[in-house]
Amino acid sequence: MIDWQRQHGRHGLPWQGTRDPYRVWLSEIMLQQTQVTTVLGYYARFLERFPDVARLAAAPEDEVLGLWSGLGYYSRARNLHRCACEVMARFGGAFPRTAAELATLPGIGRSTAAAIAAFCFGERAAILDGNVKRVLTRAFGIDDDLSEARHERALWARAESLLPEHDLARSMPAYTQGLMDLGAGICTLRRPACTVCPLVGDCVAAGQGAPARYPVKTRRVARGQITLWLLHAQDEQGRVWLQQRPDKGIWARLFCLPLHEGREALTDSLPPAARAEAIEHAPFRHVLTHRDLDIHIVSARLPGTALGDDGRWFTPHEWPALGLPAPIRRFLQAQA
DNA sequence: AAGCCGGGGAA
DNA sequence: TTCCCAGGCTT
Repeated sequence: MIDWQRQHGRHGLPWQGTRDPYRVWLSEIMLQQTQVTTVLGYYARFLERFPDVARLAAAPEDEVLGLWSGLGYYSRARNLHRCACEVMARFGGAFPRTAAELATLPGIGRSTAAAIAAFCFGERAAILDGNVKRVLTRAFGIDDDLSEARHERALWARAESLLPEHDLARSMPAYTQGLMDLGAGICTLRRPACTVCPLVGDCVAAGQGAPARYPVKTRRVARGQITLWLLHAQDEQGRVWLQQRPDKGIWARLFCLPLHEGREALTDSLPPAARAEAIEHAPFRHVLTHRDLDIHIVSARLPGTALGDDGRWFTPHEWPALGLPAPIRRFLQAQA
């Protein structure tokens, strides 16, 4: 695995070629449930604005959410900021150097802690992400249902048992990166490239000629659907009213158009004059992993007085910097 | 142990 | 359409 990574693995990604835990940590958080190509642009913008953990900790959370806007799973951004603050307060601005200590920080779980510790400090710690689960279940022909916790635990134990034992400062980064590269580029979900895989001779799944059988996961969550009614209020100066979402639930603490239960609730919130001239846009669907959002937006012209106490009017110059859900940002951009 | 959390790429 | 991606937190 190590030799293969050095010869055939990825080496040019922006978060490689450094052992700066800040840069590695930032990449690991962004890459949670998010593909490399999606992360690249965000990572560059983020690093430019926040070159080190002190600058990130000193920033207001709203600005962090603004730069995260569109990347999804916004609890990552809130935890990222909290984590930066804790690194400053608890560790004097230097990330702790063990996986166990890293895992005490918000947003850093077992796998992410191991990745940072392995890449930056050569610690003998195992990652177990989607890529690694696929590689290991195929290589060893493990067809246990990974939606059962005991099987997941067993896979962790397997991952631990495979770690390099020598020259850890050099071997752990290459080994860990090799697992990721293999899963991302060779041992892919569909149509894995077994002919060029360094493990093919030892791979149970390849021997069976059915690598796509693995991993086995039975638990599936039925996707729900909800309908959202959003008020696109503009004042005479072309400002738009945005308010912050509550602390819990979807889009927590992001800025959003005022949300209503239905068309009636929305129009009832308008003064009669604005109600008559309101424009209802064609609804559009925003698809998340576990939910379809059918989004209805009503535009209305209102006087520039406050619509509530948890938001305010934002100029077209101001709102692009806010943390906004992707479909709301797209809508506002389309209006401009 | 189970549910929840966004968005996008790929097939 | 469907699946899942360098997962973690809350209940």
